[in-house]
Formats: sequence, C-alpha cells, structure tokens
Amino acid sequence: MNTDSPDTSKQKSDSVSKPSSLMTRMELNDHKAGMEGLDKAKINQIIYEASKGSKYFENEKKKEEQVKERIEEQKRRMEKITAEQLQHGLKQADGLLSELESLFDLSRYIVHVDMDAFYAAVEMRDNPSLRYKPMAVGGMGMLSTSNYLARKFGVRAAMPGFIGLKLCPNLILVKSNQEKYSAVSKEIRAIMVDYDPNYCPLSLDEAYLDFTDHMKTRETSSDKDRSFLVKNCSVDDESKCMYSTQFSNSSQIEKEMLLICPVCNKPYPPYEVKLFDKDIEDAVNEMRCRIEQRTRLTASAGIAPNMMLAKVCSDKNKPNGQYRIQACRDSIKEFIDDLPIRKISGIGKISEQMLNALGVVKCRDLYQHRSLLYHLYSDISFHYFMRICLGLGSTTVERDSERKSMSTERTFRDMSNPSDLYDKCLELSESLSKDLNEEGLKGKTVTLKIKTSTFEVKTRAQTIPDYIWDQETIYNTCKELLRIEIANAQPKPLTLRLMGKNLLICFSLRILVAAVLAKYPSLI
DNA sequence: GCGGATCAC
DNA sequence: TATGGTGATCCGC
Repeated sequence: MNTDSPDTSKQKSDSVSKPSSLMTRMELNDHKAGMEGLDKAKINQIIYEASKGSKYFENEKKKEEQVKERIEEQKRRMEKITAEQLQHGLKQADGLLSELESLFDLSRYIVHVDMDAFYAAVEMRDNPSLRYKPMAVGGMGMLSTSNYLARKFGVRAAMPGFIGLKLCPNLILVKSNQEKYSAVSKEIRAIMVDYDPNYCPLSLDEAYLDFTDHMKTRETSSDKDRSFLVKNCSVDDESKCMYSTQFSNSSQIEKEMLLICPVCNKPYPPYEVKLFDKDIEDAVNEMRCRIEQRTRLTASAGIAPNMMLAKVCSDKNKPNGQYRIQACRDSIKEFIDDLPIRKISGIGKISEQMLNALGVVKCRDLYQHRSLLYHLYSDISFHYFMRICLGLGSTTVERDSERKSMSTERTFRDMSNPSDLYDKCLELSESLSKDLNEEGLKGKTVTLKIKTSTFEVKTRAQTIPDYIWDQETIYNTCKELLRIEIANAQPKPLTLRLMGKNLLICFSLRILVAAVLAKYPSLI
C-alpha cells in the first residue's frame, strides 16, 4: 500500500465529486453552432455524474492518458530542436508557403450548404406537437441530432439518449427514419442541380456546389428566371418564415396555396413574388428559399473562393443564414487569422489538443509556429497546416470517386460463448456479402473488427490471393481470425460487445462495364 | 500489408 | 440498464 497516496476515506463527506479537468474527452462539444451561453460547467458535471464508473468511462480515461503521453512525447521532441534546425525549418516553410501562394485561385464561387438540425427539423415538420419542445432523433443508445431547443440544455449529436434525458428531463426522443430523410434529401438535391449539376454531396444534409458557371448564365438571365413566390410571415418578430414557389408554374402555386405555414400556422397565401438579384448572395439566397419552399426546412450556406473556407462560413450564420468571404487575399487573411483551428474540417479534438500544447490555438498561430510544425509533423500534416494558415483550399468540386472499402458492424449485449460469437460472425459475413453483391464489388483484404466488453477495439486483417465477395470465403477468413483471438484471450473468455467486417475493394463490376461500354459503344 | 488512431457525419 | 455505424486517411511499423 502506498502511504503517500491521498486518503480517500477523508473525502467521503464530499457528496458531489468534481469532473476531472483531465477528462477533456468526455466534455461537451461546443465547437458547433447553437451552443452559445450555456452553463458548461453544470452540463459537464451532469455528463460526468452519468458516466463515471462505467466501462465506457474507464476506457475513455485510458485513452485520455495515451493522448497525454503523446503530448509529452511531442514536448520532448520539441525540446531537442536546435536553433539551427529552427532556422532551417523557417526556410523550408517559407519556401513551401510561397509555392502554395502561387496556387491561389480567387475566381470561383464555392458554396457549402448545410441543412439546419436536419433529422430533427424533418420530424418537427411532420409532427407539429414537437414544435417548441426540446427533442432529439435517436434512442436511449445514441442520438443522431437534436433541435435547437434541446441544444440549449447541452443535448447534442453523438450523445447517448440517457445522458440527454439527464440534461433535459423533458427531452422527447424520436426514432430515426432514414428512408424519410433520404427522400427529403433527394428533393433538396433536385434543386441543387439547377445551380451546379456536378454538386458534391457530403451526406444527406450537406453538399458543396460550384456556382461559378451558374453566375455566368445568371448574368444574361431574365427577371422571370429569377422570380419566385415567397411567403413572408413574421414570427416572434425575428425569424422569418419564407415560403416560395416557382413563379412560372401556376398549377404548382395552386397546390401550394392549400398548405399551412408551419411556423405561424396560417394558411398560404398570402404570398408575394420576389425577384432575386444577379449577384452571388442573392443566387444562394434564392437556392435556400427554394429548398425551404419545397421541403419547409431551412438551410444555411457559406460562400467563399474555396471549399475549406466555404465550409467554415456555412457555420457562421446558422441557422437559416449565410455568410460570404469576399474573394480577396486581405478578406481571407482577416477571416482566417482569428479562426480557432478546431473550426477547420479535419482538425478534431485530439489534433486540437496536440496543437494547443504547442501554443497553436488560432489559425494564425500555424503560421507563427511554422518552423516548429515543420520539425514535429509529417510532410503531409505540415503541408495541410500551411494551406490552412494561408486560407488555401480546393476549388474543384467533384463527386466522390469509387468506394475503397465496404463494411458492416453491430453492437450487441456482451457475448462470450464461442459458438454465439461464430454465429454472429456468420451473420455479418452474410450481410457484407449481400451488400458487396448489390454493388458488384470484390476485394482481397478481409478485416475482422472486435470491441471487447471493456471497449477495447482491435482489428485483424488478412489479404488473400483472389478477388472475392462470397459469404463462404469471408466467413472462413474471419472465423480463423476470430479463433486466434479467442485462443489468445485464454484462459479468460473473449467477451465482446461489437463485431464488424470490412473488405478493401479491388474490383468494381460497374466500372468494368463502364470501361467496356466506353471502348465498344456499339454494345449499347 | 497490418494495426492503431483520428476524423467527419 | 445504458455510449452507434460507415467510410476515409495517416502514421509507424
């Protein structure tokens, strides 16, 4: 027994234990919109009380320790860097920066569109009794999104439902309805096509668009082309409910007139014709209005010369707003300099901590500390950081290329009986094989993923000589990998809460057909 | 090629 | 009572 350790028996009078300041991982995410002015300390206390002692929590503590060790290791490496090396790093960095500088292209209008609290908004639209009440989509296990009222209590996406209920006892949980969200997404995308036929969807509720070509045709467009029916109603004298329909389509107008405004609960009309201007702000505004007309859901948007900046902008005036960065170096510099690095897509909670430890908090700090970053990070990461601090991003909006992998995984009640585990393994093999078959895909690297009852995650892969997709080969390969893991756990049983499978794709029937048809068009 | 980690949604 | 699923990428072997 270590007599130096604090005597915990003396602390039992403390009825409330304090969340450890070291447990950054468990704290409330507040880097996104809708989180202003809440009592963070109180919320974190509730999250901590609800989580502490659980297996999940214990595993998070372990991971937190590992991150701390990584930061220590980073510090040790930093201290070894000499003044001379720093001088060299500075030269390298400045060389790269001037190279990157020449890549700047300010000629494009890149737009990022993001639906506001998408799943929650759909559910509120379809069930008026949910309006003005805190609600979230998901179950006791996990929430996929919450409405803005629930966010005021700290209820967020990726939070388990039971914690959401602790934060907000009146929270209403609504089951997720993916098919419905997909259908709404399809309606939204049908509008996006009018502004950029090559738009790039990121998820059901998010997309990048390149408005550049549209802006050229817009210059010569007639007023009629830019006229849409818009319904205005003032609600609580602030948020405006806009309802619009395309002016040219009179039969549609009559159909829409029968609808009830979801916010003011009055029937349409009255409505008015709104003429949108030829500039980019009005073009994006027009698109958002049309989305709202079609779906009765609001979107936010960011307008910038590249994708990285557009993405940050769309968050700025959320919900139901838009923000534009002017396409000039000074505006970009002013915007990026003060921006916290965590706002950049790709810099998550861990990278933020690692960089903060070096004194890098805002994007301008990436530039200030460029020499240090040159020495501490890989070429790829360093390159990425330098692009960020310049405000440089991709200007080519393109659809995702072909998928590189396909996977399936399930969480279940703790399971240790080997025959149950093999059953689960077979089940997942069937599922993955079916999905591969539907898309005509094959691969040669099979990966088994397991998560133990203590939340420890492991993956075990095997590459086989042939391209495969069939259930038997997937099962036989994974069965062997699983057998080894069960054996390695001996004499203890292997107790799992999740199992998954993944196949790296090497062959796509669809691509093959496309290639053959391209070569022999007569086959069509 | 493998396994762990991180990130986004 | 109770902390997801899918796809991608990077790093260090």
